[in-house]
Amino acid sequence: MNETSRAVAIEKAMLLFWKNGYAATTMRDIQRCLDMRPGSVYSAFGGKDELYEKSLRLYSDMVLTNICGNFEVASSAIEGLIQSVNFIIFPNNYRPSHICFLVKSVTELESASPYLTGIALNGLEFVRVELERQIEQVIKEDKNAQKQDKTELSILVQSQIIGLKTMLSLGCSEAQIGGMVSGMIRKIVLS
Amino acid sequence: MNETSRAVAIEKAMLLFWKNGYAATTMRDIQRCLDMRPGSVYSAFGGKDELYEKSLRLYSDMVLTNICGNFEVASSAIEGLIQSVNFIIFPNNYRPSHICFLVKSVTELESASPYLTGIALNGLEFVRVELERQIEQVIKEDKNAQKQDKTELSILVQSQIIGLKTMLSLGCSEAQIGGMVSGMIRKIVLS
DNA sequence: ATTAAACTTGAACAATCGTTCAAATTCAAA
DNA sequence: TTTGAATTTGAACGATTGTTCAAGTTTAAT
Repeated sequence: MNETSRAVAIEKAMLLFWKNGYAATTMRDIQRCLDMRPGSVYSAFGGKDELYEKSLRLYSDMVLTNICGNFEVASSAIEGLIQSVNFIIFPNNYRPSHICFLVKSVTELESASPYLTGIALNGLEFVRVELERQIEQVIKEDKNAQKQDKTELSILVQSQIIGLKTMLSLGCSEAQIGGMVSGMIRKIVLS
Repeated sequence: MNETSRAVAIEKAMLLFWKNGYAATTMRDIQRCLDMRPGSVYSAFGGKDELYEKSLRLYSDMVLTNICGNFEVASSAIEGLIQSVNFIIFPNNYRPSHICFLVKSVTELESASPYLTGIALNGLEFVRVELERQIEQVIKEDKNAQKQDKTELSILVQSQIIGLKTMLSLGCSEAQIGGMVSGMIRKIVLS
């Protein structure tokens, strides 16, 4: 197993965990999905927990890379922030659930696995810090910006993102939610 | 098993499902928690799915009863709405997770059990409709109210509630989140 | 062609899963 | 006290869980 097929395999496992959750995904599901025999999976990735951890890290890296990249090329800070939020809510690649894999992991595992929960929390905190950085830029650029604490603003934005993504799973249409994003961000960050 | 001890048993099961999730809660966990033998559980409540369904319905009824009750006794509509939201975010009774049981159920089961997911979605829609009703009252009373569609406003409020509750599980302090509730509601509903 | 290291295979393991049901027990009416 | 129905019990079922490991296969250097 070379390096690229290894990366592909971890991504497949990640999508499976993301779709079904930790407990409902069996090692046999993984084996079938990766077309690998039990022993190979264990020798390549370790057990279920280790593979889940690798899945969490892959997902975290992907999200963070994308929202940092989008912000840099925007015409203004507020537009960059809105673009970042839109990317988080509507990632262009295939996704098995509207709900963020990190949030889903914390939700499922907070009482069962402090270790895996910690890794997911870590990824979410990195995202929040990046949002705070982008909000700071908006405040510097825009005279109309809120005078509220920027950490609080970043929490408000992140929680609204998590909430709206959840609403998509609750049956709201993508069009409806998409139409609300820009206004909602401006309402929170600008006065 | 009389009627009240039956209600107590369902509540115990609900708290266990809420804490551990559907897949990670075994019927043996339930049996130990209720101090009942396997056969008794099955004859009284049916199988795992039926018991989970009863748990969802109990939770839905409890939430809805409380937010309707709180609104009626408030001094104004906006205060009643804020009180309702505060109750959802900080219910006074014991709770095994900050994350709403209905949301947690949808998150875990949306790809595994359309039936149970549907029941959870139903409960959440009832809550949203009640929030919309309360927002409608605010708009009637308050001249400063937003002219935005009240269904959209209710989605925004509900998604913010879900988000803030999730943030509590992500490590934000109750004091910090609690301090943001009133401002956030006014920001959404009032101009 | 030989060899040793590296990888892959899949049958098998003990543990646990949701669920059943005949037997034991409890209960209430006569 | 007797009787028949209702409830409770817990051993047991087949299926499935995460994981292991001896045996088989592939790989690459000599």
